[in-house]
Amino acid sequence: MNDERKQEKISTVQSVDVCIDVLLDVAKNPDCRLADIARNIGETKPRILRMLRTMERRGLVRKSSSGTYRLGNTAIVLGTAASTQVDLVRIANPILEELGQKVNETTQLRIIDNGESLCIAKFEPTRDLRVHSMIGRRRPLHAGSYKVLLAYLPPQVQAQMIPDKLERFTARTITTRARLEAELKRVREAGHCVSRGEVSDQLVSVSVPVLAFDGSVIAAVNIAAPAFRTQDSDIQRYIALLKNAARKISEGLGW
Amino acid sequence: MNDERKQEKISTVQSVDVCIDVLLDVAKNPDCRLADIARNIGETKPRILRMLRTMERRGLVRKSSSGTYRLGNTAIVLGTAASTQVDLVRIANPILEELGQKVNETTQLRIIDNGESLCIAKFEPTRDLRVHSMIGRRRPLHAGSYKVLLAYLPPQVQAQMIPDKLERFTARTITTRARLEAELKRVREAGHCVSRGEVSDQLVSVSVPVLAFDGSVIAAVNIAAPAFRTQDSDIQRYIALLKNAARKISEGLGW
DNA sequence: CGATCATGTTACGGTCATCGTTACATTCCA
DNA sequence: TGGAATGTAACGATGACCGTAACATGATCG
Repeated sequence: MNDERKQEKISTVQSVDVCIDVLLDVAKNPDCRLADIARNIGETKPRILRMLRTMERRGLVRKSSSGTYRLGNTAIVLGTAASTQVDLVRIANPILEELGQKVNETTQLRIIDNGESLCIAKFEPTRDLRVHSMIGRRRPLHAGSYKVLLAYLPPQVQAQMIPDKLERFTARTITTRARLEAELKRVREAGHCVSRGEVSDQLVSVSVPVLAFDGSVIAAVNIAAPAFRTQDSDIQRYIALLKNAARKISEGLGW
Repeated sequence: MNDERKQEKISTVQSVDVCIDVLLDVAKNPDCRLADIARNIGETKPRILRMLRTMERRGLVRKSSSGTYRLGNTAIVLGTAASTQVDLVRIANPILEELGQKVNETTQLRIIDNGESLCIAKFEPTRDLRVHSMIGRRRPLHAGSYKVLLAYLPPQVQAQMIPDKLERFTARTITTRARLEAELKRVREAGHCVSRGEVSDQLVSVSVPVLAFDGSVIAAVNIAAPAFRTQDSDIQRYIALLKNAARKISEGLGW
């Protein structure tokens, strides 16, 4: 039935796989109904019903009286435990906060996940106008300063990570492979990446790589700010602060 | 084989159930090994291996190079999404923080889950000596101020929620049913509960119920502080502030 | 106000995914 | 160096799980 869920050689558990699909779908679409979920992931309703019931019993999801589903308390508990168990996040959090307080702008930690950049930690300052950020939000790798994540990859890996069609977000988005590769080369040499309105017109974002012991990139720290209050001098300052933060994270990880 | 996992009537998915067991076990025991997990939940190693591999592929767990398992990035993403989807937690968080800032002590939100009290939200002040708190931590219902959660239950539900043997933690722990029921009556009449060293000798904890639209108790807010700096006058102040916070949470939930 | 659709749910029998067994390779201690 | 633990692979038997079909309920139409 589900034809495209190829498992190659190593054996896994199909039901668990579908169950994760369900969980992620509920996470993405709060207050979704059984039929929506079944449609979204292409399974039958009885199957999804059984899964939801199993998860509801364990508090992973909650069913409202109107029949819609949300994540439940157990998911909160799991997530909290996870933030203390994932070294990268545990180490980065206080550093992101300190950095964000200092510049009074939003800071993020992003990794490559499934060909996209994924936000796994963040800090937002308490000022009225600030860049909104959300853990779990995904962005393409070719646009914005997160492209530092690409810049240090081995050439062939990098090549296969870049899709043929580069989606355009603004007039400044890089949409050809050639220009992207040239930009990546520049980023690699500079050790940082500045994006001015590549993803969203009024936003500036500055990223710096977090290096593993072997020099490979495991994450990117970045500062995101509204363009109107971000001068070139600010950007220079941000770069220096980001490099410092990235170094601290690397050290915190024991390297 | 697993004889005691009775499903009554409604049908669920056994593999998913075991998978949740695995997840919770990894959450509780970071850096556990395959054999530990299999032993803890009483399943065979190959089965657990298949589950872990499935979850690892999806980022729910991570396997370290030394072969130990931890929760992974996807768990963080799920948990973050859950905190925004569970109304109670979303509403309570800023209120807990405001309250905690004001009294400069630790605040918590607890619910009844599986016959225990479960912390699902918290705030800790930034002072050197403070009560430590952790989301996901469970405590028995009979000791400490969390017993407000019991106080408003229908008598027969309350009765079956109280175990026959009440574990003793300190000299002040209530360990007989009769005394506990008398105390619960008093709590119900007062509308709050103060625990002085019932769970831990040097701690004072004050709890107040969060009421649903129908007057039933859905959670408890509490302030926990070291006994030496908590005078009777502080406690009176805490009670008033907690009642205010509890009311705000109830209202925030739309009641 | 029926008709039509979409929903959630139950029942059930067939089948294939899943499971445990067995076996093996590796690592870790003693 | 051996014995015990580990993680992993292969495989065949079986029963858990799946999909189909059918139904109840409630919307949303005309």
